[in-house]
Amino acid sequence: MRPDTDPQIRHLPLFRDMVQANFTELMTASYDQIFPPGLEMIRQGDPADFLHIVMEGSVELVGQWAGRECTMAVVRPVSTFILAACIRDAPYLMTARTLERTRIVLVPASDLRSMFRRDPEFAVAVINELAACYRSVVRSAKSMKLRNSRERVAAYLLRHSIIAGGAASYTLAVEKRLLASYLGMTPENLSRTLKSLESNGIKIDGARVIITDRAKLTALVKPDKLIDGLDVGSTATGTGLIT
Amino acid sequence: MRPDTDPQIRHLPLFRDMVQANFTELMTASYDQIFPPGLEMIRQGDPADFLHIVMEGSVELVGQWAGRECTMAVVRPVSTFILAACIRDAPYLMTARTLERTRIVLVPASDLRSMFRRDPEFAVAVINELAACYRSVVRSAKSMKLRNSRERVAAYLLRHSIIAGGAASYTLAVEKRLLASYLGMTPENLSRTLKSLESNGIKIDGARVIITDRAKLTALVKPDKLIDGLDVGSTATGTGLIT
DNA sequence: CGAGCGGTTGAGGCATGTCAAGAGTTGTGG
DNA sequence: CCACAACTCTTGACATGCCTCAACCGCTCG
Repeated sequence: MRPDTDPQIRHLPLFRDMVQANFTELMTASYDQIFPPGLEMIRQGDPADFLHIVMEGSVELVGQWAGRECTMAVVRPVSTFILAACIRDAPYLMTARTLERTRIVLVPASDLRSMFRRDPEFAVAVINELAACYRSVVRSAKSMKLRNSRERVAAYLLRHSIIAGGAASYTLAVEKRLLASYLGMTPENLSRTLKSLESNGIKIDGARVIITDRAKLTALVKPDKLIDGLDVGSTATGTGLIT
Repeated sequence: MRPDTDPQIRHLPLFRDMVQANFTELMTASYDQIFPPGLEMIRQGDPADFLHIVMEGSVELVGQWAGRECTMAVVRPVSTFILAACIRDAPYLMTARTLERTRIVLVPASDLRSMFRRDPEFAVAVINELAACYRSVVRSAKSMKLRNSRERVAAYLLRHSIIAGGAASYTLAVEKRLLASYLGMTPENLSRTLKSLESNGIKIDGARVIITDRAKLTALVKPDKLIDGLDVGSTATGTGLIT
């Protein structure tokens, strides 16, 4: 494990409050690995052997069925993913694939499970993390069922402008192809939708997003804390609604 | 609290392992209430004051946005719902509405939060419950994004035939109107889809479902543990993917 | 340089939603 | 006990959202 790795992990909400000796024990049992871009590091259905912590790079989580697949989330540093599978000692529900060269710390699931039985503060942190993850996915499910694709795209763009500090202009962090899959539509349809949104106060130039009329865009999106909000104190992690 | 209530709650995975005195304390602080049918007992956005445990009847959880709404889950006895909101002391993400006369035990969220800090076994149970809930919603999200409406309907019908003990014939537990909303489609579309599924080995007569060719139906559904499966040991609860 | 890939655009088709009407059922009040 | 209202479910006609297929552009990278 690199010397600079520990502190970054230690200050995550998930590990922040546990006893130092216990944290050290977990880290000692862990592995620090680097994966090349495009590598499938986890296949859905595999047994959950390790909690993954993204240190550098980014990871795509995809769901697969009947030869189809869709992006469920993108995880960025520093955050964890697939906590729930580790806890339940159950198969991963999603496939994980690096989007770029990515450094990951792997914490053995068995150590994790024994640890939250021994360290009450860690148990509470796990509870909070899981509750936050759960709520994020519920929000995501609401968005999918209550909004049409046009509204989802608009909501995504507005939300990320806010994340970018309310900037009137920012750059998309993911390929449009991937974004389309995440939003539950085809790349062609996303492309057309983006163009048509110019009449709703937002313009796209390549990967550049320019908000030309925030009020008009907001009127279309109708932002709602119960869909677009983030639980304070969550890693935003694991849920991966980071995309 | 009715004398027969305690044991039913006590044997839920969530409460099974905690210290008896602590369980009694939680129950003592709780309320036992009966609600008439069609009552909106929780409005989304309200502060999460109580963990709800359905003892009799059934409760619909719906998401709402911009005047639209859709059914996210139906909760049946004996199980809990809205655990995550209570834990995070955050607003409910869904509205809860009784489908019939329903008896509910209300556990104050504050007592819940202090309890899992004091009772390690309870903390572990909460962790397991939340992890199971989280996985259920992820499965649900995968189903929504990877399957079209026809496949979702077929999967639902096959799954519930299995839940009914592999019976070739069973009765729908919910109104078709509600089922349509749950599956993310309109009632009209569900009606047509059900009829068209006759060529795929399943026949519907009112609320009666008759599987005429299980192999053909299974071929369409392509059941997948990572979408249709249930985590063993979960209450199936809270997630409410019981619908 | 050329192959491969992401993105865009257009044409056309299927899936799904919308609107409207009517049958059957349930619940309620006179 | 009946009549009516309200509701679910179904069916048809129609509109539209979204996908599929295909072609093309531009960029990147071997």
